[in-house]
Amino acid sequence: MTEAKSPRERYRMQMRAEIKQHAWGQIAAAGATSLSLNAIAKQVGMSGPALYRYFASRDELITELIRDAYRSLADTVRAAFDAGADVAKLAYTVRDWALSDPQRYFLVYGTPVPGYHAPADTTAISDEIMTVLLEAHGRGPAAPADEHGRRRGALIFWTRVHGVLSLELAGHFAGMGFDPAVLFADEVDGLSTP
Amino acid sequence: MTEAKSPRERYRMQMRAEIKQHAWGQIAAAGATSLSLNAIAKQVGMSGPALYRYFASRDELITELIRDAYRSLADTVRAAFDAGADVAKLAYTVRDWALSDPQRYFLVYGTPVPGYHAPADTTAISDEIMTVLLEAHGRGPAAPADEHGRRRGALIFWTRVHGVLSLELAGHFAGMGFDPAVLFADEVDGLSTP
DNA sequence: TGTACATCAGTGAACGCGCGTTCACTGATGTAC
DNA sequence: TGTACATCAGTGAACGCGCGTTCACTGATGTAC
Repeated sequence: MTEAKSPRERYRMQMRAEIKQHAWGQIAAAGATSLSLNAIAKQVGMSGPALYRYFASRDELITELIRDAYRSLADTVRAAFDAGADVAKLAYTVRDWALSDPQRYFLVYGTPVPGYHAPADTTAISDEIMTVLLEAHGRGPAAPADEHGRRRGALIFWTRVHGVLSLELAGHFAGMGFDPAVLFADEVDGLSTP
Repeated sequence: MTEAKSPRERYRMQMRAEIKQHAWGQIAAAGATSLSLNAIAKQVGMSGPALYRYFASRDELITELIRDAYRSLADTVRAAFDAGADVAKLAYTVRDWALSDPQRYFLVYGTPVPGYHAPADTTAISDEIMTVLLEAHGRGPAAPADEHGRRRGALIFWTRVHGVLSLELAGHFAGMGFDPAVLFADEVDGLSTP
């Protein structure tokens, strides 16, 4: 139940969303490091300084994008699990999410910027994702009985999915003469019985 | 057998090496995207334009760093294999190489820059690495007899090692209360019998 | 061994650019009586 | 319903900065006779 918003506040949120949308467009086109406030302003149709009505700084905007990316993945994975997805199906869910916007995936799981530390709430969302993975590894016939086994399963799931996925998204399989989807399927098949 | 070099040429190569060394220092400190020619020049003790005696542009310098990184990894892996390393030992070799300079690892296997395409010779070095992995998967008691099986083994080796390694280097295991080295060992143990 | 010339490393000034961010201000929209 | 005031979105000018890169030039080092 969202509370009633004044027209001004509604407009404000709409504007923030539009700015973010163009930010994502720029990230998709040239990566997160070359994201420019002035360029976004031009796309939105405002002058540069006007953006400061909506975001305190470039860093705050990027941090919010990272938060949204985590949020989106967590919600996607949670929804799939709640709909009954097993471990393999979850892997494909993550893959679809990543393929739909590779640079968003890399914003979260890509090259870290030395010195940058994610705010506490994003690590909380990251924990949410881990929780779903843990629950998924406690379900089904081959599920380990002990907590330790489930935890190991969830971690291995995570690292294997990330490994094959990030290499694919980064183009490292290009020209090697096989379908990345098949390799992914191979790897996912081994997940239920590691 | 390296051919004789004139003093000038020797000095030139020495200077190029020194420039690269400072470039790596900057990359380690702040990532590859914030690498600045002028800043390097200052560290080397020259004016900015002087660098253009040694590298035609910033892009050429970065491309050469990428080439060197690939070269270094390929040589390291090849040396380990020639010294008799099995698949598990190769995994640890890659890990040591990555840990010794995480940003160098990410320069090669990290977030891709949209639109950037690696020159042909770096993909050739990448093939060298793959070749060593293939040979390693043709050796030992558990080695698959057929080419297809070896190829799959080598690919899975690559994606799994990269998966656990890149998440560790990016700090995604921080605060999760376990030793990344143990998780790596877990994953490596499963490699010989996938 | 000495001289004349070519090669090349490095400098300082300059260009043009885009960046993030601040500031004082205008004008429209909402609120209170 | 109308008026007085407060709130807030957006503008344009400006600041300071660092970037990659070019250019004409100086001075040292190497080469040829």
